[in-house]
Amino acid sequence: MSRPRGRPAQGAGVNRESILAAALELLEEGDGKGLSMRALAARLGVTPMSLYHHVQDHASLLRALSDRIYGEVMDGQEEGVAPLEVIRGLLCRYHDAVGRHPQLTLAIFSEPAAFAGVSRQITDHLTAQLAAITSEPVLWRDILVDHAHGSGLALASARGRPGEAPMLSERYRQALDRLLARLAP
Amino acid sequence: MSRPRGRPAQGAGVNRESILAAALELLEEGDGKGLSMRALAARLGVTPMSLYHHVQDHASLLRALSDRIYGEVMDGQEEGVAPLEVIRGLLCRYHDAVGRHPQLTLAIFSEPAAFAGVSRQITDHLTAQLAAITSEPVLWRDILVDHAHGSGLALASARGRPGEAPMLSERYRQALDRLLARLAP
DNA sequence: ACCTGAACACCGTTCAAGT
DNA sequence: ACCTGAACACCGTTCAAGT
Repeated sequence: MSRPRGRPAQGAGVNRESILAAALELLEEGDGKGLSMRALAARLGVTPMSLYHHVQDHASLLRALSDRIYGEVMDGQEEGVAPLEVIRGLLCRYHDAVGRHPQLTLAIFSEPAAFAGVSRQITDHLTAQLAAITSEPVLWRDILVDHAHGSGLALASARGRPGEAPMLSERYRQALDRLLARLAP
Repeated sequence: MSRPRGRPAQGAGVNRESILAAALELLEEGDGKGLSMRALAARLGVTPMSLYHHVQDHASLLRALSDRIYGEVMDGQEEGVAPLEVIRGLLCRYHDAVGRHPQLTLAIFSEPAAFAGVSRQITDHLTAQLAAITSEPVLWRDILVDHAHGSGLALASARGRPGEAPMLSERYRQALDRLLARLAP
C-alpha cells in the first residue's frame, strides 16, 4: 500500500511547465478557489511538497502565471500601425486575456506584486502611444487601463452565467470605441 | 483551566453588530487575508462556532458588510440637483467607499453574489440620470461603473504603499471630470 | 536533484452536548 | 437562545529522510 519514501524509480516527471499548465486549469475551472498547492499536487499525482522543488511558493506560482498570460499581450504586435490602432489592439488583447482567465486576474489583484512586472511594460507602451494623440497621455492611460480592469472584472463575475461573456466582450469593444473617439476628436 | 461547556453565566454579549464591526476591522487592517471565522471569533473572545448563531456563514458575512458599506452610497443624496451633479456625486461617493474599504471590494469581486444587491440599486439610479444627458445611457453607465471599479482596485493595490491613496482619489476625480465632459459636449 | 511522510499552524463548518 | 468542545475535511509550508 504505502509507496517507498524516496524518489520513485521512474521519474514521475513533474516539471515547471506541467505545474503551470495544471495550475491554470485548476484556477479557471472552478470558482477561483480550486487552485491550492495540495489540489495541484493531487492532480499531478505527486506529493504537495514535491511542487516546492519547482516553484518557490503559492504567490510566486501566481506571479509566473501572470507573466505567461499577460506577457502574450505585448507579443504579436504589428509593425507600422497608427498609434490609435496600436492602442486599440493592445487594449483588446489585454481585455481578451482577462476574459480567458478571469480568475487569474482576480487572484492577481489580491497579490499585487504578481502583477507589477508585465503590467508596467503594457502601461508604458500605452502611454508612449497615447502621447501621439492627446496632450494628457497619463490621464487617459489610467482611464483606459482602469476601464479595462473594471470591465474584465465584470467578465469574471459573469462566470457561472454562461453565454454572457462573449456579449460583454462585444460591449467592451463598443465602449472602447466611444472612449477613443472622445479622446482625440 | 477548561471553561464549562455550555453558555457562560454572564452573557459574553456577541451580537450581529459587534461581529460586523470586528469583521470589517480584521478585513482592512491586514492584507485582506486577516478575516477568518476563527480569527474573528478570537478577537471577540468567543469560540468560532458561536458566530454561526448570528451569521449564516463566511459568504453571508461578506454580503452583510457589502450591504452596509455600499448602502451608504445611495444614502445622503441631495434633492433638486442636476443629473450631471447626481452622477458625479454618486460615483465619487462610490469611489470613496472603495477607497475606504479596498479589501472588502476585492473580497466581494471573488464572491459576486455578495455584490448583486446594492450594486443593482446604484447602477439603476445611474442609468436613469444618464438618460437625461446622453442617448446611450447604458453604454456610458457601464463605462463609468467599470472605470470606477478599475480605479478602485488600483486603490486597493496601492495599499502597502501608504500616502499614495489620496493622490489616486484626486486622480479619479480628474478622470471622472474628463469622462463626463466628453460624455455630453 | 528530486520525491517522500510527518509535522505545525492554520482554515470553514457540522454536530451533539451543555445552560 | 446561545455558547461549548470535539471532529472532519481542508489549507501552506518546513524539515529531515530517503534514492
